[in-house]
Amino acid sequence: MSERFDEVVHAPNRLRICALLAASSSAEFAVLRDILGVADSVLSKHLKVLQDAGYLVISKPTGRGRVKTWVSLTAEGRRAYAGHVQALKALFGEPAGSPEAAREHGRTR
Amino acid sequence: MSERFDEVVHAPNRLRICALLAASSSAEFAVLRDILGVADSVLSKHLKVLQDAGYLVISKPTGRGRVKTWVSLTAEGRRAYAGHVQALKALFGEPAGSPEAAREHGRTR
DNA sequence: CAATCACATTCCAACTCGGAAAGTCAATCC
DNA sequence: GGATTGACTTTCCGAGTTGGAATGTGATTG
Repeated sequence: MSERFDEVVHAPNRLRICALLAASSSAEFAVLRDILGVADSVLSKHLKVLQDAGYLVISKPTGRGRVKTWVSLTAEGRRAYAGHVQALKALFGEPAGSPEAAREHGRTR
Repeated sequence: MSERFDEVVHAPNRLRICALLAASSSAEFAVLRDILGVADSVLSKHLKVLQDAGYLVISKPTGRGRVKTWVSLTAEGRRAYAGHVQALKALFGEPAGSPEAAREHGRTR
């Protein structure tokens, strides 16, 4: 089970992007930009990083009207994100499986 | 309830440091350095950042023998860490309260 | 065909990270 | 008691990252 801490995913804005995409399958560029509250260039660059890592695909459906950009995670991107989340939960002291055992131990072994 | 995403805490190595300290109340410099696998200078600088933020205290018990450095989170540090963890869980889609609902939805609604 | 829209790139300034080297300072050693 | 050592702390650097603004690009619209 991939439980890898992924620096590419960890960066604040990229973590938010991944979280959003993991929950909605795909989103529009402008929407993402507004939610994150960053400039076009900033979102564009983060998307490129994720894309270069093979974590997301960018599509520009060339239908009627202006070309809007849509992005969504690839299977690999979902795995990387899920793995990162697992790694973080493991860090937080959550056994990933049971909702139990997350209580304050207070004492170290 | 503070559910703040904290950049100071978010940095990979600092997040690890906080997680360790949150679970063990206090740790020795050398131990932390070995667990993180970084150079003395690197740990020293991260601790300083956390200290400057008021998140941890550094004590050098001047008893018998060499002076060893011990660090531990302050109440504020614990709050910041806990708050950050909550912010992340909220991002991941966990209601923060119930241990439920943390199951893979797989499908988006 | 000149605007405009929706991004993508480039250009920058400001950080941040990490390791190596040098600096501190108290505790030992000779 | 001055040299040495241990345990960090600072400083010095080189390499990257981040974000916004300016600029570029290609398709569309007036």
